Amino acid sequence: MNFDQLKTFLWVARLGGVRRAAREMNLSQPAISSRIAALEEELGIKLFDRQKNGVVLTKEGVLLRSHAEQIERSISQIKAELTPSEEVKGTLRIGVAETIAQSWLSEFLSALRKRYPKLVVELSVDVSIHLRDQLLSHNMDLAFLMGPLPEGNVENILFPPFRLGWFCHPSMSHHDLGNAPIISFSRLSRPYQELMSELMNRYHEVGQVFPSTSLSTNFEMVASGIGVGALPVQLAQHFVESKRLKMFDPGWVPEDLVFTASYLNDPKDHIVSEAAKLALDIANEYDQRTADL
Amino acid sequence: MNFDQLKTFLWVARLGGVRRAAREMNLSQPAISSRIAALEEELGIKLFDRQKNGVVLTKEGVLLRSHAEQIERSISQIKAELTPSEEVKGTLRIGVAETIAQSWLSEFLSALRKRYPKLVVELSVDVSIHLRDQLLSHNMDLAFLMGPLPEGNVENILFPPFRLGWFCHPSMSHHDLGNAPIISFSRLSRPYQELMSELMNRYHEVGQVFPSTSLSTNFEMVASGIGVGALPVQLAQHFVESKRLKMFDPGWVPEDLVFTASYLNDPKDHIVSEAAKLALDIANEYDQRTADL
DNA sequence: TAAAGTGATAAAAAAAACAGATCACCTTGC
DNA sequence: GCAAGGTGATCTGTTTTTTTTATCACTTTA
Repeated sequence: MNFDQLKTFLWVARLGGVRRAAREMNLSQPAISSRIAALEEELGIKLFDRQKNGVVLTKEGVLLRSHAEQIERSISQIKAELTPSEEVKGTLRIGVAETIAQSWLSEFLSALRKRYPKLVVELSVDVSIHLRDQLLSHNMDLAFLMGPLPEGNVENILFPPFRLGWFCHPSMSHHDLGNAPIISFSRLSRPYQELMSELMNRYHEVGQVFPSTSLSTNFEMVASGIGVGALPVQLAQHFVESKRLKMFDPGWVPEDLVFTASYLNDPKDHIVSEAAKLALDIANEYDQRTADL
Repeated sequence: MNFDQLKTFLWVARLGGVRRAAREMNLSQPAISSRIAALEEELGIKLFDRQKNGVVLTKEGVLLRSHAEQIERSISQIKAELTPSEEVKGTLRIGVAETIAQSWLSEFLSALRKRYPKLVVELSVDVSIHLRDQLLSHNMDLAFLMGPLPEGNVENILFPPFRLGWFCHPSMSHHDLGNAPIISFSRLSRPYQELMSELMNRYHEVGQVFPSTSLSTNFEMVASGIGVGALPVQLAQHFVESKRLKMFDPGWVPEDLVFTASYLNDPKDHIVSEAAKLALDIANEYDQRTADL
């Protein structure tokens, strides 16, 4: 019996299939089969019932699962306690929503690199819905997205919220504002949904709305006078300072944007939760610094 | 990190040396070195300080030791809970004192074989002092010897005691008894020591004493009229029945012989303590059956 | 009924682990 | 003082283990 076998056993149990575990662990399916077979051989019992559509734990398998998870926790704790952070190796796959990417992400990455110099970071910037999918399908270890995710096996750490404000080109008159198209977040995002329903409630019609998946494009479009938009005030700051945007108040702004650090809390490494905590520190710092905007 | 590495780490820590651990684990010294090196490499810390005369744990090593022992216990528990006893494989090295060998050993072995059919048993019969050495040097897993062993890391389970009685050839007269040589246990045994000191106390001299390491030889010598001897009454039973021995009472008999099942309680398998428990059952049964002799 | 899913299996290839020989160093015994 | 026996580290070739590739037999889904 070795740790690879137990880890494999746990993944097969969790995902309910040999091939699924193989994909998760980046191994071939026969490798997984063989590890499970060796484990069953050594213990002299069947751990899984093979069914047409995957496998399910036998009652002995259920018993083993709790022990194996205990051992997995022990090992994870050993690494957390004993490995000095400068020596932590491996890859951390982080997904980031664009608002985060444009606010404190770079600070976070350098803090992370400072603490874990040997850690390889795989970064992807995408809309929250895609980040969620990637996270739940185990293709991502940690995501900074509009949360929290309600799934039971997901740990959510709330960041300080981003306030939204309406912005337009500095030369726009009050009359212009009423007729201007609205530049918005992606159709997939929560603020877009909220915006649409609010407009329907208030005016029983919506004018032109241009959704875009790219936050920076939104800023550029608003700054070039194409339309108006509800954007995070912290990020608008330097546009306002350079007189490329001005803020206005139509009497209503969408809700604050709430972002979370979200990660699966089933197996995985201690490093993920540590990175999330670090991100919270950085985000709090950023929030303090920009609190008076 | 794998279990072999942790197990190796524990043995090196326990024995305080790479070569010692290699002997214990039946592996070459480079194999041990390489496992430790891999573990230190993975964790990014030194686990041992290499000294002129072996190795000692660093403070990180001490930390790892407790975790590793926890994991070792978990694995041992898994095997105990999950492996059906008919499937238990491996080798159990048992050492037995001769008195046990001639009383209930065969019953024990068949009961053991019935419960663990695939278990290989390595048996050696020797005097208790040698059994103790073998046990403490990890060359034996379980010993039935004159105990208990006072060492802190030894578990002792007491068997019902063997009563001793004086036996001689049936034709011997009272006068013969006084002058007859005394057939005794091995010089290395506790009863021999006791016998000698008692004789000195009572008669301020000792006659001829023939110690022998072989209990059955003792019986044969007494039965052939060479001398008299204090022997376990249970074992003398069928000699008495066949009129080859008779019991007599000189007014004093040595203390009961107390045997124990003794085993190291540091690492090793759950199977050892199970076998010891089984032996106790068998010994109790034997004691009941021979209680009225 | 074709396409994509499931796990098992055999043979070949890749990777890991191992033993043997040797080195440098230290302690012990004569 | 010096040989004998102890310590761990390291290099090299071999053995053993593990993994992949290519299948098969079967089931579910479209």
